[in-house]
Amino acid sequence: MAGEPPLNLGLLLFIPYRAMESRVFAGLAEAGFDDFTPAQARVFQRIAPDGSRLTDLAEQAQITKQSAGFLVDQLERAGYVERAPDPTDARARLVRIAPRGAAAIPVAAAIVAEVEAEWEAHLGRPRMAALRQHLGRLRELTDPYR
Amino acid sequence: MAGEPPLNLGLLLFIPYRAMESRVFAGLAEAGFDDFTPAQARVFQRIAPDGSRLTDLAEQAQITKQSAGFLVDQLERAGYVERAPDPTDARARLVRIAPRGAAAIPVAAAIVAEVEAEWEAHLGRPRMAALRQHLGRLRELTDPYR
DNA sequence: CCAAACTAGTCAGATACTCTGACTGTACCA
DNA sequence: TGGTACAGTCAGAGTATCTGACTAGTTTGG
Repeated sequence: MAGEPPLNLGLLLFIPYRAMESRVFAGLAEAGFDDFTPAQARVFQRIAPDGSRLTDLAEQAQITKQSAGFLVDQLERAGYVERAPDPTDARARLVRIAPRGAAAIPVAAAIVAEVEAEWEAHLGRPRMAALRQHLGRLRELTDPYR
Repeated sequence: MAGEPPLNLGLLLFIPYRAMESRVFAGLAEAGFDDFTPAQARVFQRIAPDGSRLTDLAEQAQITKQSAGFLVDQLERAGYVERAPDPTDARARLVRIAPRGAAAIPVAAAIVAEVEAEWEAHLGRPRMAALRQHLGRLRELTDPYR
């Protein structure tokens, strides 16, 4: 009668996150984008439209700049990103999305939309909207990068 | 005027998850539980009260049983878990929480409660309850293990 | 205008994590 | 009782991550 024990909220967040990531990763692989890893994708998805500095990517992904550099090297070799000098600072280089990376984005977006549609069908539209809204507000507390 | 772009729901889930994990990890380290890693903790928190089989832990954490064995070995060496034969199946052994692991649990729970209280103060009680409820329902779709 | 302090990124080396494949031993089933 | 399935381990390899030390460009305070 007590129903489910109130599962740790962290785990409650993690489970659907993991489900989403797995679906997107599998779908991209199926579409031919199978030459990158989840760790690389976690950096890739944080690249700003007009390019990001390595240090910023590292900060946002909460890894060291060395790790970020390692992952960006691989993304670069696979053709997903390219590096260009930052015109405003000769020390820095901008990591930008390369053609192969740009091609992957709509594929990923479509899978995200599909998963979100399934979730919305299960929860109902208003609850899904509430979920998204509350998570967005939580970001004010938990995301130092915006 | 357009406000924030609607951030990828996966990332929206990941950001608070990561925040929660970091807080708990840091708090445990401060309390003297500094001899384990996040990867070990992700396995540890899935151990059932009466013990779990290695294969089940691996499945729930979505890693191979070899990886799970590797992490449990370390948790065992650090005194967080112990292994006992499974009386119902001589092939299997039950991974159980050892005294040091049991001591860490209330500390972790207190930090989780603290973070949840902060989140609730920010969102308001009804929204926090809705968030928890919707995430719980999402689990029906995204968690094969319950 | 220049020396000190700071910042962007890389190099080198170590450790942690995860995987695939092959194997042992036990359980279950027809 | 023989075959198949399952629990777990062993061995080896690749991936991801870190700390510390370094180079080079930028900013700042006198």
